[in-house]
Amino acid sequence: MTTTLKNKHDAILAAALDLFADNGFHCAPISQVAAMAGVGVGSIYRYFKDKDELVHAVFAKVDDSLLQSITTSKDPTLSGRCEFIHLVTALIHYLDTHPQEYKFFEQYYNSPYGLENKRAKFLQENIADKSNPFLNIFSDNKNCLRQDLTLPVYLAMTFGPVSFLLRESLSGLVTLDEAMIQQTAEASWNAIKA
Amino acid sequence: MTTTLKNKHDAILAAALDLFADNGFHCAPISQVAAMAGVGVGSIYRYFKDKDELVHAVFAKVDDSLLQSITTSKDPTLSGRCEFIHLVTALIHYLDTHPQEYKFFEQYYNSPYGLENKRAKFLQENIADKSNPFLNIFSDNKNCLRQDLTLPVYLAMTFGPVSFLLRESLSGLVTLDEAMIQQTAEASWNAIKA
DNA sequence: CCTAGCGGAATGAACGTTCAGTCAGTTTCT
DNA sequence: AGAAACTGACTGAACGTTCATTCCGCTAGG
Repeated sequence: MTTTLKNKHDAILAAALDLFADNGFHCAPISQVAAMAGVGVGSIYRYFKDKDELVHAVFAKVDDSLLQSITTSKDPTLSGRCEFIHLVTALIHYLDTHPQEYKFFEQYYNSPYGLENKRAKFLQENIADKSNPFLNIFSDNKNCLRQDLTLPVYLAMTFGPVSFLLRESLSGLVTLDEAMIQQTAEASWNAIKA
Repeated sequence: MTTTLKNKHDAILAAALDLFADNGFHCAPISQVAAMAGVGVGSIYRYFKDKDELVHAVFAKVDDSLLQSITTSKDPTLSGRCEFIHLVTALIHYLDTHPQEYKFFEQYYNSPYGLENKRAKFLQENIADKSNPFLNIFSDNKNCLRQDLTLPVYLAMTFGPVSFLLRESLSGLVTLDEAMIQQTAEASWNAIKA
């Protein structure tokens, strides 16, 4: 029934997230996803046309929950600097405490799967739509930021260090504590502030 | 002859680099590598025990040429800030003009293949050996740098933005020009300077 | 009893790897 | 010197495995 159907659908997505994140797309056979989801192999093809569609569905779900988690923690009374640091630390916290999601993102964006989405996000970013809170900060605080830098540099100085640190953390090479996260966010701000 | 042998060896490495970079490890079959190298499939197994060994051999070669290209361009008379910016711009230039090498690095480090090497590099970094010129800058300019930041944060603020920008450049979302590269290097320095 | 949802064996394509045969070059024999 | 035997790098068809996808028999709810 609908409830059963929904549950299987979600079970498949959850299992796929775990296995894709841990093993990569090509080392996570559908049979394994089915086994972990407690579902027959054939059932996966009832819910998803093929493996590609499953991958994109997992991305859509994970992307959605990340965006929600980041945007809900926003506080509009803060200064630009505080808002920025708050947002960066929230992002790092979310991804560091959701390693499966982060590992999936890395896999996805570094594969042909993610290219179209990446392009779409970037175009979104250029028109500064409301779905990316960082872009609002950049445009709301133009006077606090170095004017000679272009948007790609803002993005590089913001997301580059985040991505780098999270990778090291996931590899077990670094343990992220409150201080290190705070320092990274501050350093990012120092990199782009006027 | 020896020359023939050397040439086939190199031809296989070159073909493997191209195909691994463009298609990823699992979408670059040995048969295709052999075809592009102008070599029989079986010959690859004369030079490399298996596909894994081939992957690691490609990495060793690429890693070596990157390190050489970066270190030879070093100028010890410069100030810490200039030296840092010089090194960062050299790194970006090399990787942006060697997209196959960069794409291979990304693939390699984001896969089980790269984990051990990554760990090894990181441990090397902690003992500040001479093979990584960035570490020398960090240790030679302690007084110019923010003392509250730890090494992982230095590394994140240095390599994170580089990695981010190169990815955008390779995706065709950004065209890196001299100004943008310079600005990124400067911003990285501003992030970590005292 | 029927039907929609389900499971997992079956299928075929693609892959990494192997191995028996080929052949150019070298050595040995007459 | 010429022929015969040998050597080993080289090849690609063949093998076994793994995977995504299909398909048909089964089950449970109505």
